[in-house]
Amino acid sequence: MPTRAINELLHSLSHSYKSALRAGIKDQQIPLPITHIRALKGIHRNAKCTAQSIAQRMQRDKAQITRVLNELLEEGYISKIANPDDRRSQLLRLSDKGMKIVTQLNAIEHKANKAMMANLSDEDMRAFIRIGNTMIDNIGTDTAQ
Amino acid sequence: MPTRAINELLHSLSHSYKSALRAGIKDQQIPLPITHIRALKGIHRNAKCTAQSIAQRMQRDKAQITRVLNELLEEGYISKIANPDDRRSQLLRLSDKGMKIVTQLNAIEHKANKAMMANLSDEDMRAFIRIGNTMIDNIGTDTAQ
DNA sequence: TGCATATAGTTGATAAAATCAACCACATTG
DNA sequence: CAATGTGGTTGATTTTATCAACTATATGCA
Repeated sequence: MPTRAINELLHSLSHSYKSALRAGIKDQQIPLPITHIRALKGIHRNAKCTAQSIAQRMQRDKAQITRVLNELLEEGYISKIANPDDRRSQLLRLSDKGMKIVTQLNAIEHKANKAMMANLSDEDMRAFIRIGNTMIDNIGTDTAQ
Repeated sequence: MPTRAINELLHSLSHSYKSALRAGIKDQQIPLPITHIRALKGIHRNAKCTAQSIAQRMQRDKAQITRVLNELLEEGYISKIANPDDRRSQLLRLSDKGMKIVTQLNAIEHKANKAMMANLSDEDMRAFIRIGNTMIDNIGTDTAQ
């Protein structure tokens, strides 16, 4: 069982994938750094998304997230609305402009995913996802932020 | 076929793995940042390793690599020796101190790998590696270390 | 109720990592 | 030899992330 290969694999895999996305993002002319993009995606996914939940999901310092969100806000990609359930926090929403980016991103991802999955069966893909998730759980000991 | 999950999976996976390594590195008291460590590993792997080749392999700016190497040099982890084939460049070598770190790193990786693979069958592992490698080939854009 | 403690978010200071442009020394080509 | 390319270094700067301190609100409990 090639235990040595696993780390190489993970590193190459995530690196290659990121490169592919970056390339797509570049030639789609999306003028945002990766962290911002991930934040947009996070906001899109979660209807009830707050700065805190983004920070957790991205496992980044919340101060950093505040700054990222403020930049997104200034440039009109998102808006903050009062959270009816908790007056300390605000819910994050995509603007049309933000939504447009997310749509583009989905297309880029979809394309990268498809490329990556070329000549792999559904069965293989499912296996890969299952095994990968198991691995994540195994390491599990998350140092939440 | 859950094409949506794949990107998240890759991201989480590499993030978790990195966290685990970082944790190992921390409690082994290895006093070096990740980039330096990756450079050491690169030097170890390549007998004929130069600053340039490290920069390419790690896809980082060569100025940054120069700085990393100089720090490693100052602290005695590596040495630079004249390159007989090209007097502009120098070959990089691990010192005993550097070699010791690499040995420790291998142990940490090995441990992280084992943790990650707990309760996965050999068959699953092999499948994962096979599928992952296929994916890398599919994207193909480059090789990372 | 009111106090203690926790949580969401922000800000300022700072560190760490990366990039760019300019440069030197040597290499390669013709 | 000149012209141009490449490996490496340096200084200035930008980007990204972290920590600590703080405000405002929330929550749990005596």
